[in-house]
Amino acid sequence: MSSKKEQKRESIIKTSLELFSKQGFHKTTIPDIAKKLNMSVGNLYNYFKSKDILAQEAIKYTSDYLGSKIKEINMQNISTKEKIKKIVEVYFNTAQEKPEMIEYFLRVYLSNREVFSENCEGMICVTSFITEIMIFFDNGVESGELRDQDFFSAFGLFMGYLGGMVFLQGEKVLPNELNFYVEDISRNIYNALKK
Amino acid sequence: MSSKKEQKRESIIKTSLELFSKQGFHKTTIPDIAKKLNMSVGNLYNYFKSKDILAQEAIKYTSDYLGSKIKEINMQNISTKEKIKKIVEVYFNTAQEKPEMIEYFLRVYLSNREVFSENCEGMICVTSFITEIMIFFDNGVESGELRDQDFFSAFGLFMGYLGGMVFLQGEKVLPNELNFYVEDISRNIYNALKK
Amino acid sequence: MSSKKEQKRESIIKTSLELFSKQGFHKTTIPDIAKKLNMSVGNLYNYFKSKDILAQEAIKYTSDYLGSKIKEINMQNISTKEKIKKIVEVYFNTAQEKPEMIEYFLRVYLSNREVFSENCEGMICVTSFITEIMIFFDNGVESGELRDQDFFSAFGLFMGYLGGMVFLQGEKVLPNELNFYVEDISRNIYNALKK
Amino acid sequence: MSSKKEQKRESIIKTSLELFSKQGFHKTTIPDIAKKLNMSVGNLYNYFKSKDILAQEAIKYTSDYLGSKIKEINMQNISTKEKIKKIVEVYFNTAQEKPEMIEYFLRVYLSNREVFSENCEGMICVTSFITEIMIFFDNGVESGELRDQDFFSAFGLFMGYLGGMVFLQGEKVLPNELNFYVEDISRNIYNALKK
DNA sequence: GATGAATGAGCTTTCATTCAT
DNA sequence: AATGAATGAAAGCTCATTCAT
Repeated sequence: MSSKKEQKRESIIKTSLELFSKQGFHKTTIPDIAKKLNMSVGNLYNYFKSKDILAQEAIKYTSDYLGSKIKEINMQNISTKEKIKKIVEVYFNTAQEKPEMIEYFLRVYLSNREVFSENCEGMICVTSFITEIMIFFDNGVESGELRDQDFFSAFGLFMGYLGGMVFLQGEKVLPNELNFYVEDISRNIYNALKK
Repeated sequence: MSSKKEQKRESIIKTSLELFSKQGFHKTTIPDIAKKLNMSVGNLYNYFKSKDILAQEAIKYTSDYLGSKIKEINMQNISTKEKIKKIVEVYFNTAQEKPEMIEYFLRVYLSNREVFSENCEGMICVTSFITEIMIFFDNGVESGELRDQDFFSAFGLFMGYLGGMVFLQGEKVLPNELNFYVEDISRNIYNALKK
Repeated sequence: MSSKKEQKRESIIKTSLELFSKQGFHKTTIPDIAKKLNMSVGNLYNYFKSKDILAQEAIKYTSDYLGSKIKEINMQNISTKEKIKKIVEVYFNTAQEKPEMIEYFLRVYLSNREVFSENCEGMICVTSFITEIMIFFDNGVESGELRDQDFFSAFGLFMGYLGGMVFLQGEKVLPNELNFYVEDISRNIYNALKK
Repeated sequence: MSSKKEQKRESIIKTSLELFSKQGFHKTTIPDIAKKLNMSVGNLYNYFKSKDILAQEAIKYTSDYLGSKIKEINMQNISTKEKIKKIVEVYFNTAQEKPEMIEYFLRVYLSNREVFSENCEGMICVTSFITEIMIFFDNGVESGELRDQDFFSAFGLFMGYLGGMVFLQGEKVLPNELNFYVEDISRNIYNALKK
């Protein structure tokens, strides 16, 4: 039911996401994006009125995607330990299959503060993702599986850890594929957070 | 013993580090750096022949600084558990007192791949830091305190976690000062890595 | 009697007049005008085939409006001295109540020569206004109240003076409202032109 | 004694003045100006950091020039009536010999408010000129030759009138050269302002 | 008549780097 | 070693106008 305009909007976001991730925000030009879309520069500006806003929409898109994946896991009737493993898997699978998404988080969103300072203050453009992690954690505490500690201590561990691994892989210093580490990492996280 | 030239070189690196961290690599211009140093642009180019090379020297400088701090800890005769806490403290103290260093790692080095692809492939510009973490980990395993797992699983945890916390602080979403979390975080890391 | 098309044409002219005056010719875009009219850009081009032509129609409209006001005064059976005062009043009232008209004269017509060079050479787009001033002046000479001097010497005085005052007001340097000066100005003009 | 840089600055102002007057502010591009000066665009920006600022410097330059001309007249030991005639002559001569100056006043400064709103609020960029007119007027009142009326009523008359005449000439509607009108105009002004 | 997505040329501005002095 | 004026390519963004529907 999405209009043609809506579809085009999304295709612009996807392409930007890809190019920003691959080449960096500042090295990617609007003409680059327009060219890849077979579209004129001027017309692109009919959809997004600045490069910054385009980047902001892209992070929302990424957050929504990852958030929905974790939501699925949150809704399953399995132990917290198992959920941890599934979240790690989802994260690493995304890193492998849609690398632009995780890369966007790590290399564009986290590192170009100026770009996101206008409309994404305090992580609001990433709420959909954080909320699900929060739910996961609250559920674990409620069911008695996780220690009731400060949320940010737990969040930093979880996301810093996974982000760090993907970064190491990007630098090609990991001797094995990401999936190789799922077991170890899940256990480490569980040990860190368990009661 | 360091010649005048050597001293000037270092002051250029320090200033670049500061400006790149604060304003981002692409938003910092060579004239910016020269101006802050009361130095002409042309002369700056006598010391470093491109902006990229300057950025590369800055990451080495940062790595050396953090590496030496951890080396001090590694040489102390204390338990691995205590070492973890000290490393967390050093990291957070640096983030508070010399924010430009940690920020440089997180926001410049990690996200401007193009800039570091030439002379810093793999993570060679950051070896001095990684080596010390490696030593810390090996010692812990040797002394029987840590589980003998893949180094990168451990490294990703440690550094991703700490980086993530500093990032959260930078976004001003942390309700407390970084030091508030030292206890929790050290415990989480220890629990994750212990035998 | 005016067809629907005729009415729309006029509403387009009025809106353009307003926007060009307020924002300047070059800062006003065709989409701006269309938007204010709840009308599509494409359709606007069905009525006027270029932005320049729109500006030309707007100056004719303004000239006709002011011309008709002065015609009313010319037709009254009063002394030239009184007529001068009435003209000053009309001019200043228009500047206060329909500022877009006087502003259009001063800031759009007088200063974007390129725009009006095609179809408004000389001052033909402004004839209806000039003609009335000419009539006023001729009548005054005929009745013996005014000195018989070169028309342009008189016209420049009259219109330059009034335009200058409105400009000063626009710059907010006038300590009083325009109406405050009517007495002084009318006297000055009369003294300058009288026999 | 002016440095080479100072000389270049002035030559940029002069060329901009000329082009802005001839083609209008918006139709004149920075590359146009640079080209005429045999200079690169980038280098021009080393002298003036925006197009607007360039325009502001140009109006100051113009004001200073005309102000100094009127100052010379103010200092002469002649009647106010004679001064009026000399001011009219200076104005018309400038319009003929350095048309870019008067045109700049009329077509650029008076009509592009946005451009001058930042650093030239309330006519401050034009002070040197206004001040001299003020002195002329005060002297005339003091010596008993002029009626003591509101300064702006007098200023608007004087400058509006002269500007209006130059505008008419620019439109090529004047049947005679500007100088032809000096006698008439001076008399009109004197009659308007005299005691 | 009416729509508005699309075009593309052109604008202002920036900046790494060079080079004559 | 030191200066900083100069270059020029390229960036982000705008907008009058067209045209398929």
